[in-house]
Amino acid sequence: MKRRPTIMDVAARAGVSKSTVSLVLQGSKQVRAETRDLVRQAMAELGYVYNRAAATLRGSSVGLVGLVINDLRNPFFTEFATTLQMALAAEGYATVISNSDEDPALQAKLVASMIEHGVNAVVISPAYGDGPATFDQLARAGIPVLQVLRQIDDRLDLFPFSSFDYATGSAEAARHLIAQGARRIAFVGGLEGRAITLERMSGYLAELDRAGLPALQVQGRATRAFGIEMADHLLADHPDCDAAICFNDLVALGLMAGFARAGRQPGRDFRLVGFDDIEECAQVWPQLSSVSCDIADFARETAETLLTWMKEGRVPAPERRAPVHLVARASSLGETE
Amino acid sequence: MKRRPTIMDVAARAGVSKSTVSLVLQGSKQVRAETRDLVRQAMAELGYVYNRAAATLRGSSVGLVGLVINDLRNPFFTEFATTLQMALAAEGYATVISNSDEDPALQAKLVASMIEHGVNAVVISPAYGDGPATFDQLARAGIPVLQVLRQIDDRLDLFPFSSFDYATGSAEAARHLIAQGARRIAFVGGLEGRAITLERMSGYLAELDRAGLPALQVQGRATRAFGIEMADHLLADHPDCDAAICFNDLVALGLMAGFARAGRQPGRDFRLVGFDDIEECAQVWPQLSSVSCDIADFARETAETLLTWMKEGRVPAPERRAPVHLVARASSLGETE
DNA sequence: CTGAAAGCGCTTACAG
DNA sequence: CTGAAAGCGCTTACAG
Repeated sequence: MKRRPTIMDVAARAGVSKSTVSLVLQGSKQVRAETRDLVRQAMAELGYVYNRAAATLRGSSVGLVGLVINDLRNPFFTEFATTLQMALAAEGYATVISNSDEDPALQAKLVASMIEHGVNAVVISPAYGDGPATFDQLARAGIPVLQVLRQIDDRLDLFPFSSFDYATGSAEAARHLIAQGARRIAFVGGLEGRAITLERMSGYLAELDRAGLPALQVQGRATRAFGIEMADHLLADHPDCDAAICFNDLVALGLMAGFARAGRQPGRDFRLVGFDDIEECAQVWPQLSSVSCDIADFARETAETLLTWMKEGRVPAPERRAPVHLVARASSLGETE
Repeated sequence: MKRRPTIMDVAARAGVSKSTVSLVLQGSKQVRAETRDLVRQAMAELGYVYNRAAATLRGSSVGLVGLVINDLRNPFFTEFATTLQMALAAEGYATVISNSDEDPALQAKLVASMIEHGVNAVVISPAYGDGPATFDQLARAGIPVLQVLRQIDDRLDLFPFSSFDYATGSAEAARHLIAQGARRIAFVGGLEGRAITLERMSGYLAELDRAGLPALQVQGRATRAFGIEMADHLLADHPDCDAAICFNDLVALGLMAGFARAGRQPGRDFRLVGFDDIEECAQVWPQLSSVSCDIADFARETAETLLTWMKEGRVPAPERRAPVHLVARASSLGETE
């Protein structure tokens, strides 16, 4: 664990001044190719490691983007995080991924730590219930911050928001189920009163209203476990229920498991649509219909928006909605095979 | 985006010297409580943000741990990453999570970036096929490095390895299936020739040999998609196959989906055991038996081992194997409710 | 194209 | 308990 070599050591070895070494590090073209190679070789020989802390201190950018996710275990968010990280890596930015686990206090700490580390920007899918602790810190830091997938803070000029056009998606799902002959369609999952639940439900409510059908809302956590529970609930208390749109795919997959246990099969006895279209939808049987939110694409667009903001100072529009579309599969079509 | 206040500004405002401010920052108890509060208040008023780059440069630890995961989309690894991050956060360390996506070149870049950022330690579940590019960098950096779940580099003195006792797990699974009456047991998934595949298979091979039963190996990627494919393959080419141990739960879940499509149900027509015991095993129907590798626990132990190494300089044993145990559920027990 | 010098914001002995 | 001073390893004008 001896002292790491510095640019001074490299300079001495290569027989140049430390400025020259620094210029080589910056990839400056004012340095002659031979000199550059000489310096590079000296670095290799010494096992030189660039000290970013020193560079940062002197004023250069850290090349770091912070990503804060409310639930990294959910495959939808995992896909977002990994795709975003790869897109930013392609442009030379390192991404620090972190999981707030729906805990606003932990989230505030994570953000504080990121700011101390000098991240150049933050992308956050926030936990609920924080109050302003997290966002006030971000505002003070004066760096680009993108609010994605959940809008918690109203200052959209400071924290532009982007998400999917969920309302249109659930309307499409509802029309599809009605067209398939469903008459008693439930909406299952999503915590009460939250903006995202309201959005994902709004298209459903509007379409049922238009068709003169009664709505049936069963709200709760967005997990497989909740879906499993609700299968029993629907079977026992709403035997006439013949279809469901779920808040997300995890709930729908749970519902499927619960139904299977009771001997009912989506597609044959029941029509089911999820939300997000995670990879697993096409990998279960029967395959699960879902409102596709192309999260990888969304992550790439988020990366692009952020890079433009960071590098050219162009602030994004306060709100953006990515299109969604229904992917109808066996679970809602009634053809099992 | 004006200049951030520094400890000099805080010192001026609080009417003390900058050393005093620094001592407050360190939580030193040589500063009088009143002085400390004065300084704290000045910080709050100015919106002071600690500049870690400066502190790091001067020699203090960054308080950063790098985590490199070969496939962050796999829920087994996601669980590991999030649990480790939370365990380290509890001790004041920030964790940067990154996904190498099984790409050794990307992995080498991620590690380089982490080292430049001055991480205090690295935990890595490595991608295959790197050669020494990644580990040589880590060796030069001279920081604690833990190799987990996959052993790629042989220098266990430099990169202590910890994983699960897979061999015992698959032996237990095989004995269980034999006891349940299975006579033609396949091992499905896991890429050929890889250490982890061999380990997970070894107990199975030994037990089948002991019982005088023939082995049936079907190797391939550790994904749901592969499991789905292999369901058709087993049904068509090995109709006598009455049970399977899968390389991991994803393969087993894929196999279940493939069997369901063909009208066969694990537990009734077929006995199935997965590996890892991810949360989903208890949330599908029929519930999936699995060799439980308590990954959250493993993550917490990893955090502890690493903290001891970082803080007390105690190098861990070159190899550690966490115990595993079979969780028998409906998919191998033959009781479908 | 290259060298000498200042300074980024902290921490750390060292005096007082 | 507090203050003055040096220095961490870079980058950035500025001369040459």
